Amino acid sequence: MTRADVALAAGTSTAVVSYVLNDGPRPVAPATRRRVLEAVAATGYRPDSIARALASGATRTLGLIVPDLSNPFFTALGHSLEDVASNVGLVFLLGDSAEDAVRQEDLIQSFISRRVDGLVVVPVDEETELSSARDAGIPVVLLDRTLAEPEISTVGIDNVEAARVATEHLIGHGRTDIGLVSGPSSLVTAEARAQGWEVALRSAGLPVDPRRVHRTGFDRRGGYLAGLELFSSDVPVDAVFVASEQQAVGLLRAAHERGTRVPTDTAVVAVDGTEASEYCVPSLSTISQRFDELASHALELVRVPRSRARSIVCDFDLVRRASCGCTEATSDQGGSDR
Amino acid sequence: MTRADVALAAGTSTAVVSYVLNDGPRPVAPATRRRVLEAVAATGYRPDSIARALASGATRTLGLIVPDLSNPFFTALGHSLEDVASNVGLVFLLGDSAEDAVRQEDLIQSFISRRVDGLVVVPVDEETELSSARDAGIPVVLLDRTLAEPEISTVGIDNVEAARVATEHLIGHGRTDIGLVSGPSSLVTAEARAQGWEVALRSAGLPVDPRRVHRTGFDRRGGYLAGLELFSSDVPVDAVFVASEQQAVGLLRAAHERGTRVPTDTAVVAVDGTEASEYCVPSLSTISQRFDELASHALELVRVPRSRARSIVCDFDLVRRASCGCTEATSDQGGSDR
DNA sequence: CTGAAAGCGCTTACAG
DNA sequence: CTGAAAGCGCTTACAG
Repeated sequence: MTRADVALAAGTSTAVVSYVLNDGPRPVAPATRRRVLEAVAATGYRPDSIARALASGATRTLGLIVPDLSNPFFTALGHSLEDVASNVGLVFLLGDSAEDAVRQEDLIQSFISRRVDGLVVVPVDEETELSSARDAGIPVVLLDRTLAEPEISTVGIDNVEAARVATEHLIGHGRTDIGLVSGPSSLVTAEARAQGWEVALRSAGLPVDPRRVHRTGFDRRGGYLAGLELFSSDVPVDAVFVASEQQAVGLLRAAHERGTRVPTDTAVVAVDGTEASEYCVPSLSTISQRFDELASHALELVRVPRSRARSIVCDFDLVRRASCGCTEATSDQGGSDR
Repeated sequence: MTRADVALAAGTSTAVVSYVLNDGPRPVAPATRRRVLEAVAATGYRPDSIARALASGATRTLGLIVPDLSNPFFTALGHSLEDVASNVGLVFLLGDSAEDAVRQEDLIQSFISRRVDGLVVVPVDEETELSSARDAGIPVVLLDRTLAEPEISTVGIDNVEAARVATEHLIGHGRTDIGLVSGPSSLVTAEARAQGWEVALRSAGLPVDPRRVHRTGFDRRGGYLAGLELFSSDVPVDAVFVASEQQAVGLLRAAHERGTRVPTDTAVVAVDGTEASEYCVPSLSTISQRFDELASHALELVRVPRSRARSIVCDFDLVRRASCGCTEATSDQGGSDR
């Protein structure tokens, strides 16, 4: 079943079949169009997008590379991206770099050779090499994490500000000995969130004590280990700003094991806003990112390539739940003030 | 930069370039091979897989369709699948059907027209129509959930047995009033797990009380709502078998809100084995699925199409943690007995 | 408004 | 062991 069969059945040429199927680039007489449409229906013809891609140069396929598919934050991003993309007939090739730069490079090469129309990547580190994509003329947009190099379009939140707001909220609860759990310093996101925490403390005249700072992996285990240390340390900690939700989940577990009550003993605010935060025990107060907005902007940047790189900064929302002390832990229905 | 350029630089024909790049189907003299390899390196040539796909008929691309990308269970599956696939140079096109049959059908059509070499799908329901893929000659394998129709290859665990083992474990802890939280009856997985729960109760001579049965959505909210009802009901419940980990997370939260202590008042065992179970409060005892095994088998079935449909049943492991009473809630290090 | 034909970048019988 | 050439199923100037 190819385009030739349809043309034959419609008594026309393959060119005309293309014109009606693609709505252009040439006009087609209404009667002819109808015959073609009927022939398509009658033959059950399906266009071959591989052939189409070879001839037209566009695959209508994008590449998505995330550092870890088992991290709900990246998954939430993927969920939204897939949703927006499907609305415009675009599909994502999926890549999980496993936080490994080599693996990431392989994926990029693989996607380039598969001729993706664009690349959305959450890079594993600041050193990520994207020049091969640029050379191939493939638009790239960075999500969540950025690179040292400013030549690439970027979508994300203002991480310094997000961390500042979160920390300030803890200060508003009367907390003074506020710890920090953030990610590896190779990630600008982790750096910026650490910075925001510091800014908030300093402008409130509160101590910035390195003994309350823990930089670990951006995952549950990292947060868990940090929590164990934090909650068995001599240095008092009556609140913690945690730079990611996965880490917060681990930290909450450590608190439970150590007998530290959240928020009574130690209040917690995190960043991300995945569904997990709503069902934590206690429910997690968090800086909620607007996944759909991030996804829409990323898709827009990758679809209409600009001459110059653009950076889009999305808003975020502080969602007050139990872990900071805003709602009763046991009566909290998991709702938010969004 | 095309194959012709490389051929020119190597002083040979495009056919020979293909032969060396593909290691066949014709032999190439060592000296010629070297010249070609050098030319490839010198020109920085990258094969165009779209052209390759059109000529060869194989895209080296698979389609993956899951009902919900924000469900960590499907994500864990995706993670493993992507990993195994990448080892053999295969890539996945990603589809999130959002538990919607129409959306799922669109994805299938889209993937077929993109000429995927195979389809791995976690179907939204038993009625899922896969005939178009079969007509197109595309191998399909069902993961986790199965269909009424047995004509399609399947990979999963023995859900009746998994539920039976989990429930029996609760019985072993001396529990007698054991409730059930399972998924929608349109899913055979949910049905089978409900059945296993019943089998265990009956063979222990324990009551199968419909008032302790809750069938809800396979997500956190479903489990949460079921938990609220379960824990405020007049019917005593000293244990619950929960058919999915997402539901268990919601149920744990409901228990927390209702002041029900887990496992003291009510013991809990779930099914799935995602990383989330390890960091729950209390940590969740669960039937852990072997994601890598499931993924390997699925990939194998989809890569080497059989004449007849095959069903592969993978083993599972009962991971004993705090929620069933096996380990102390506060001293549990999140380990397992795997 | 329509059609014959070149071309997209590969693969692979076929002939040598 | 090597090469000229047909073909994969589309798109799209170009000519009419």
